[in-house]
Amino acid sequence: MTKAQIAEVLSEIATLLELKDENPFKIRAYANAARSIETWGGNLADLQDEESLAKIPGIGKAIAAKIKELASTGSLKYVEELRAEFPAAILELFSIPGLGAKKIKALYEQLKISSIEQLREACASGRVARLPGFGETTQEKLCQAIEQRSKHVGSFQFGQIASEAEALRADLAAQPDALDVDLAGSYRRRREIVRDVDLVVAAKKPETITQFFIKHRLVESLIAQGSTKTSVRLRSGIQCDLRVVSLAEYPFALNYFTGSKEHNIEMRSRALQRGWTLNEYRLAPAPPDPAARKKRSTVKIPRVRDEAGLYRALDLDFIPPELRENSGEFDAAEKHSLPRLIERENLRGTFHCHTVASDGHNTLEEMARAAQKLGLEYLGIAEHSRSSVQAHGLDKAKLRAQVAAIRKLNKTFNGFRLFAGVECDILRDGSLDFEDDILSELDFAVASVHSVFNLSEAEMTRRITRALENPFITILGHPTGRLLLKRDAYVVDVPALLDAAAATGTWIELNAAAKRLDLDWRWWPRAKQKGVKCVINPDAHRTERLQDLSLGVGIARKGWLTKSDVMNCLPLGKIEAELARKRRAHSRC
DNA sequence: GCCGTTTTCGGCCCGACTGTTTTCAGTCG
Repeated sequence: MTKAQIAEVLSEIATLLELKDENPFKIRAYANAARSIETWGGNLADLQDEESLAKIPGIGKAIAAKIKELASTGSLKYVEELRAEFPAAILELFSIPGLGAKKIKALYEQLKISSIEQLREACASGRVARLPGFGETTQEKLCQAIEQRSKHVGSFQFGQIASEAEALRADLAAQPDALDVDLAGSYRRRREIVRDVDLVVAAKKPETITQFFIKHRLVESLIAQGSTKTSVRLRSGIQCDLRVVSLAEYPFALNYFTGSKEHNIEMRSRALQRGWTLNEYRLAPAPPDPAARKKRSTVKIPRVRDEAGLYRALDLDFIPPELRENSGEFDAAEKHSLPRLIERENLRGTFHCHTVASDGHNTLEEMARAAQKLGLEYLGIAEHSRSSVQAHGLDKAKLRAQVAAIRKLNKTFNGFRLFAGVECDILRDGSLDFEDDILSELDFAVASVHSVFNLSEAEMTRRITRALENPFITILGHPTGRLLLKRDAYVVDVPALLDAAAATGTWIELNAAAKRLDLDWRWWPRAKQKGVKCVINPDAHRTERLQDLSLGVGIARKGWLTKSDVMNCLPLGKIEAELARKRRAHSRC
């Protein structure tokens, strides 16, 4: 049993105790212990020794004994007994926004509701509104929440399924019969939300590839199987389509299945202009059009060996998949003015990461080590500020202590640097959670909205622009606050934010966390036009999540950004100068 | 259930918001 699994059991105990209306402090003790175990640096063997266990903060005698039982036997009598008191599906009700333990308990005890489906039925029949403490509005909101949920069934965040998709690609590529393999579809275009995974394989013997595919460990069930197309459901729940074609057909199939649909329509129309038809297998001479007055001028069909060759045939530069949304890429490709898009290797460092000091799971040292391992030259630490109590926001004293720790640690590095910052809450009125005196002691500051999301557009815009006027704010964090498939962005005038960022020299974050990818790629061409600089930050709460930088790079590419548009492509020496310059330039205002 | 102590009990994070109430409970971040 891993540390994470043990932590999960402790969290489940906390939830079940909540349902039992237990002492809130006891509940919190289990929740704290779960977090404590997860962030604890020791190894699993020590978890079987109660004495060393109790030395971990947040873990006393009682919980130590339970962890020991879990670690040594793999199960825990206490949690089994708690689980037996409720139907298993009841825990899924916690995923409905607006429902907490108290309401779930009332629904269960008074209406015998213990699943989302039962809740939907009870709302539809009006029984929920008649319950004490509930009402028509609550019932209506629950209905909407359930509907919203079902609307998203079948949609996935890119980051949720990326490792599964890449594993499949790699395993197929390793097959001796596979001549070429790639992921296509919205995944290849790096859309933030994908509904399926498309794989295109070139092979001489399609049946061996198909057989390997349907027996793959990540495949949960078979949906359909034919000679060139096979559909399965993967373990994550997403549908995955495999298409096997010949080597000659491969570039056409890859292009066709990458899309977008709008991009494909333009491709086919360009082919028609040249007297050809384009489909997923080939370019062919267009059949004569009886309606056309004069015969189309036909040009000899060039030989196409790869995707770049297909674009060349249509007098276009190669269009990177991320740009294939028919939003200006054809014009640029024709005029040879497509940008040279940013690549992951261009990133030299990053900002906005958390450690155990607030709600992160790793120490400063661990985060620094992980960043160096990824080849980064610098890492900015930005813990939550005091108002974000739920995220263990730091007060002034704790922040100053962390700054001191960072300065000390920096002396031990060679060619690497930690930057001391903060993720400072933007309060309701646009004032900041920290005064200038402490902000001025830091290397940088991220300003973010974490509360009061329902202001009017004008109020929210004013609130954020006011924060950007502070010269010590370097970066606007996750500018629209959206959580993909979960929470919409708050209403805010993004162009006005871009103007404010341009005027104050504030960098706009492209938050690379899988659930955010905020600011959205659709805004970046406009930001670039206004001269606003981007900074790609993982908002990592644990070392592994530094990897999310590549998700951010995908979105930056989709937003037509180059390495000169992204501040953290600057090497250490230059970024230090830029951080200092931002403050100097605007302190004079 | 944990922790610290003026040490074996008493305190433990809190403000905003919403909807259901008619002064507050529940949820969220």
